[in-house]
Amino acid sequence: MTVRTRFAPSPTGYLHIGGVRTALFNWLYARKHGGQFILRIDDTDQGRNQPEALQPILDGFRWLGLDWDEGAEVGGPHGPYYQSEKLDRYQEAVRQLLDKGLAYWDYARPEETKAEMEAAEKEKRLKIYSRRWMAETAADRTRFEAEGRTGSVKVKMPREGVCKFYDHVRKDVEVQWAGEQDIVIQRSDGTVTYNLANVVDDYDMKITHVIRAEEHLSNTPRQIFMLEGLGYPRPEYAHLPFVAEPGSKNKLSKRKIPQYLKNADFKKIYDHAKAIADHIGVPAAPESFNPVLVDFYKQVGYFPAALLNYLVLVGWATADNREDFTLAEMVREFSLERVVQNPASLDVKKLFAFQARYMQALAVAEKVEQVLPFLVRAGLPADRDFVTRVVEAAGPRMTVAGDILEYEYLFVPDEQIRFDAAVATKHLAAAFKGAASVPPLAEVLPKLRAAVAGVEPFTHDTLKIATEALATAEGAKPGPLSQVLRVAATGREVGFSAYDTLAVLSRDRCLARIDRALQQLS
RNA sequence: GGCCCUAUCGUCUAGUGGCCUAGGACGGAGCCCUCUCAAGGCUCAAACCGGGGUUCGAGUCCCCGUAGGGUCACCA
Repeated sequence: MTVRTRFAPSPTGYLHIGGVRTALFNWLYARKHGGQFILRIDDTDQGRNQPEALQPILDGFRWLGLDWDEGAEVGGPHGPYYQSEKLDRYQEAVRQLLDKGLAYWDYARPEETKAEMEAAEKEKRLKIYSRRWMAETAADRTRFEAEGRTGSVKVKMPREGVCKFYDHVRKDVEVQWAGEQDIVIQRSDGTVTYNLANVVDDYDMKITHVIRAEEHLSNTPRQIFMLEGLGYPRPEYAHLPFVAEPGSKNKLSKRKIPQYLKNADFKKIYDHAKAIADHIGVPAAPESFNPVLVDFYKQVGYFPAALLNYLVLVGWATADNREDFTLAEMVREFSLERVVQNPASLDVKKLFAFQARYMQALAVAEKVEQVLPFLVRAGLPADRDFVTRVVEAAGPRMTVAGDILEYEYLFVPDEQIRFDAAVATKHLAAAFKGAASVPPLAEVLPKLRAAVAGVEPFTHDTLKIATEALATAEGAKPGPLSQVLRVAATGREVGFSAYDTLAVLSRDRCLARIDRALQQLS
């Protein structure tokens, strides 16, 4: 029997990073066993779902390279893959359950159910429905309806015995049937609820392995009850520990996003990305642009491989505790048996470290390809040769592709560079530290210009030699002196080597920029 | 509150009774390198939740606490 796994997102508009972790494990398991991965859309709750809310989720999966064999947009032999299109099918299943006496029409009003539950709560009893408004016969139904009540269908859970099942992560699980509530499977408006639809879909789509987050562990007995009632085979289960909030064990939630931003590490990663987003005009509202959402990483130039590599280690590890995996290696190594049992909190700094490794592993030409679109989006000239020189000089300084925008000052027209004489003077003072006196900037900068102007070729090494020669002649330190050059040519005091900076800029642009600084001094 | 789950450095984890003086990674600290910023090299700090058992021996098995979490919807 071929392995078939699935991931079933609700179209909420955002692809949640915890969901991706779950999807990844499903995908990995299917790929490892030569099976199929299905992407089904859980849109039973019509009110909450909007069609355009699906696209970002699909885009996210495509970006990550988690392809699906059947499901949304690609179709397949076991469709439809949208729950909203299967109402008749679900209602048929509800009828079957009703016919077998495993479900019943219930006429409790919401406030009556609520009152029962509250009473149970107060008396510290099990919260189990009394079945007081259960209609056992057609006559009961007519009578309740005459009272103006509308019926829903509830599943009639056993009130004794135990439900046993094996879980690849939890191992043997046993729960008392008596603790299981009669849940609604068909609402009074005729639509069905998640648990029913889920069971029917898993059967229709021939899902063999249900791999999902641990919060669904408690749904499992009632689903088993339904599927057995319907005569479906039982799939295998694996309940993954959930992905927790940064620095806590609470389940990660999109709603608490503003709160997560108070976490220092989270904030740091957010701020770094936001600077890039601002450059390229991506709206950076915390509700839509946030480290718990996949799109956040996509927007600023993280790599899918890095994200996936980080994610596979959230709740899973090999015996040798190895960390670097390509997707193919993950497929080879993955096993449900090595999924850990305890929740893991999201560590975005560690993710960042993975991204740094992946970026550093790229050849210059590959980095250039990654980086080009960001320059274009920022409205900067994206000349491949020039970008190559910048990327080469930047060395290991870039982590995400959007980091190229750190070097915006190399791409903008010379007139846009704002020279800061005070900062230049600071470095000048450092250059002459220990000397009898510090000559004025207006005197040193022309000398620096002259030293650098005729250098041939105009490269890191020759520029360095020229600067050092001048430093020796003037009794100054060459290092800080090069900083003066940097400030004059870029308006900034940080970046890769000052000599490389000048060389990348080329002679003409350097001299033009220094001349502008000189003008400002006089 | 009932039911269920979990418990090793700040974080992710390795560990399946002796190889543990508890290992790795991220993060942190220090030093080196150095024109700034990174990167790199070296070094350091940092954990078995508590209590009882079982055993010659327990991070590892059992029990009880404690803590955290999940779930108890006409959400998914």
